[in-house]
Formats: sequence, C-alpha cells, structure tokens
Amino acid sequence: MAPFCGALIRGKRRVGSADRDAVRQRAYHTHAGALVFRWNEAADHVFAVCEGWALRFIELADGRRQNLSVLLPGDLCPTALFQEKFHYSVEAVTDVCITRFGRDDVRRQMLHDPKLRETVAKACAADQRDVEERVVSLGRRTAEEHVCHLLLGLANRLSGHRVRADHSYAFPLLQRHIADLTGLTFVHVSRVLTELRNARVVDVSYGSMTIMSVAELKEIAQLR
Amino acid sequence: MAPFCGALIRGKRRVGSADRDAVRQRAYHTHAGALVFRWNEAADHVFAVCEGWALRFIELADGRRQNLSVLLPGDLCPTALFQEKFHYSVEAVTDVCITRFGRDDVRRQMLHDPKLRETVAKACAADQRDVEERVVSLGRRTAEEHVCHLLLGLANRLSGHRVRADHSYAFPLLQRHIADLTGLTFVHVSRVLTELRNARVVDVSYGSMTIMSVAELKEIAQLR
DNA sequence: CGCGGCATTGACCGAAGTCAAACCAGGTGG
DNA sequence: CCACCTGGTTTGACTTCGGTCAATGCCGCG
Repeated sequence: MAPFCGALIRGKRRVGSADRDAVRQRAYHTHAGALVFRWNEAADHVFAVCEGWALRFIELADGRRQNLSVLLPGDLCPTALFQEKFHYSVEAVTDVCITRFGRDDVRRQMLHDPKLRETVAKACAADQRDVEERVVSLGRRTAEEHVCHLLLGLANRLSGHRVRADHSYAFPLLQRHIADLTGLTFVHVSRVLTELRNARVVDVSYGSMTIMSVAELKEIAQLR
Repeated sequence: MAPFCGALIRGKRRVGSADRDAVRQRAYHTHAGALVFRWNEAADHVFAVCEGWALRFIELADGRRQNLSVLLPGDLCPTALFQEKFHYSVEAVTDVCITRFGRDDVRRQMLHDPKLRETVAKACAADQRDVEERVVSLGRRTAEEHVCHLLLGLANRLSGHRVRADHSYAFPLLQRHIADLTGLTFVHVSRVLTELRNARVVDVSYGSMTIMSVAELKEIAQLR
C-alpha cells in the first residue's frame, strides 16, 4: 500500500487555506494489543497508520479468528469510502499512531484532486491484490510455502521492494499473529519457523526477521 | 454485487446525447470453459457480466488453482479502475455475455455522476467483503462449514437475499469449481455434498441446488 | 455401442491439529 | 541479587481432517 497521509496533506496544501473543502485530519495513539476500531462500528472515517503495526481481522462467534492483512506505517484503510460499517476489526500489534480523515471530506477532496484519486486507487489495488494472494496461499499453498510467502511480502513492503539478505528488519508479529494470518495454529507456526531457521532460509525471532537466503525464500514462496 | 450495466446506461442517458463523455460499451459472448480474460492482460476495460456464470481465479506455476469469486449476472469487475494489469484470470463456467466499458470513459463519467460513484462503491465494498469472507472460510472453517457458507452466499445472491427452502436454483458449478473455491479436492467436495444431501440440508446435483433446511444451512455456515 | 467427462466410494496416507509438558526471557517485588 | 511469575516459544506423543490413488458408476453423445 502507498503512503497516504502525505498525499492528503499535499492535496490540502495545493488547494490552499481559502478552500472550505480542506480535509480535516486528527491523529491519535493506541497502545499495543488494543482495538483500534471494532467490527460493526460506523465507518465514517478513512484511517491511515502513521507509526507502528496493526492487524485487520475477523472473528467467528466461537472465537476462531482470521487476520486479513498487516497494516504498516503509511497504509490506508479506505473501506469507509465504500461502505457504511466496518466488516472487520483492527488491532494494534505495537503501540500505533493513527490518522483519521472524515469520509465526506475525503470524498469531496477526491473530486477535484486527481493526485489523491490516484493515491486511493493505488491503495485499493494493493489491498485487493494482497488479500487475494492470501486467498491463494490459504487455499493452495502448504504451511511452509504460506509462511515464506507472508514473510517475503512483508520484507518487500518493509524495504521498499529492495530486500537485502542478512539484514535485520524489526518484526513485532508474534507466532500467534502469524498463525491467524496463515490459518495455522501457533504450534505449527513454531515448527515451520524453526525449520526455516535451521535450513538457513530466514530467521524470525526476538522481534526481528533476518533473511538468510533471498533466493531460497522466493523459491519456496512461489512468488508469482 | 450490484447490477451494473443498468447504472452505467442510466448514467449515459441522464447526460444526454450531446455529451462527448458518454460511456461507450460493447457486449460480447464467450462459450462455457473459455477464458474471458487472462492474468497479466492490460486492464483498460471495466467488465460486467450480463448473462451466465464466471469465475475469477489465480493459478500457481505448477498448476495449483484457486478461484477467488463467482461472477453472476449483474456483477462488475472494477479492477481496471484501480490498476493497469489484471492479477487474475476469468473463466466462463456457462456460456456468458460480457459487457465492457472503456476505463477512461467510466472514470470521466464518475466525476459528474454521483449515482454511478455510488454504484461502483457498492460493488467494490461487496467484492471486498466477499473475498474477505472467503479468507475467513479458508483459514478457519472446516470443509463442511466452508461449503455451506459458499452455497448459502450464492443462494442469497441468486434469490436477492430472499432464500426459499425447497426451491430449485439453477447451479452450473461443477464439483471441481467448488473445490477450487474452497481450497479442497473435488473428491472431498463430493463427500461433503453427499453428506449434506443425506442429512437433508442441501442438495446440489444435476446443475441445480435445492436447500432443504435454510436454518440448518445457516447454522453450519456460521453466517455472521 | 463405446467413449469421455463427471460423480461416488473405499483403502490408505500424511500434513497439520491437539494436548501437555518443558523451556526461556523479561519484569517485579522481596 | 535472586526468586517468582507471566507470556511467548519449543518439543514430543498422539489424533484427525482432508488428500491421494484407484476402481466403479453414471449419463449424454457421437
């Protein structure tokens, strides 16, 4: 997903201070583990993550949980532009800083700001591709492939698509978060991660991720 | 997803024949089993299904395949509005009639047609919810639950959310299509479907689906 | 009549789940 | 400085859901 705050702020500046249509924004902080917003809340704001990691997720009546996607700094939740209520919840993984923009403000602004339209379109496209890749992984990849695919995808986003081997990326996801992303149990995630570590492919531990062999990781992940 | 052709045509009429911005559309037919369009093709048109059933899918290098969603008459593929290339392919399940609209025409039209914006937004929202429900099913539901959830979702769409018991809906999906939607094998889909038939919950056979017990189906599907 | 595509059934297998114990690290309080 | 607690991770023994392979049935069609 594309950095968003920037685009909206830029849009605002371009329009100038005389414009009543300016996009109002408000930033706020939440601590690790807390819900940023909850399923079924009115979706009257577009959200963007400024700092920290968060997870979009859905849970069933009996507590089974599925994480839909990882939100990194710069990521946008444009859902409010399309529907009245959220069909998912968002949980802070680390302490996070969130910016929110009034839905109607953003809509109005989009009408005369092609740049902003472009940004939102890019974000939507990235979102859709990402979640549909997740569908493929869940449906047709093995546990090992799925985990590798997830890690590689995150490494790409963290590094601006310039993944380096033997570089250590901050990685706050716990094994249960990975489990709920991949549809596995945390026990099995642990097994897979230790395997990958022993095979010198990638090492996820102590809050960081180090890719030892980019080639092998790509190979296993079957990145298309 | 919402009926689309109608909205665009309506939009066109409202603007009047003098308007150079009118949305051009072209309909064409494809026969069952053929590809409507292919992964990696330039996404310069917005597509809508007028007649017949189609499947959006992705396949891996080794042939493993995952269906992303079922396209029914009235459904829209707005992907072209957001990105340059398709990241998925579309296959006709039955003979289908497809309408396509130039991407730039639609974009232009959207700028001064709030009704059209609304329609597209609704379609995007429905798309996103649908595929994210699929993620939940793939990750956290059992085979039986997943199949029931899929069937109930389709029944809802086919009946305009007024599902009736003991009514027979035309249902052209083969077991292998259902398998590629649910991440199962067609052998296991067969087992699940025969179970559901014997349990008098739902009967899928000979190109039609009959729900025997809506309550039980909902129960198993855990529709939220 | 024979063929091809789809569905069904059975025997067996294996990837991932379950349950439970042990381990490890950081944080707190005596 | 250490003892203890808590939450995350690792490991092992065993189970299970769904996959694999293969045979059989079924039906429409040339």
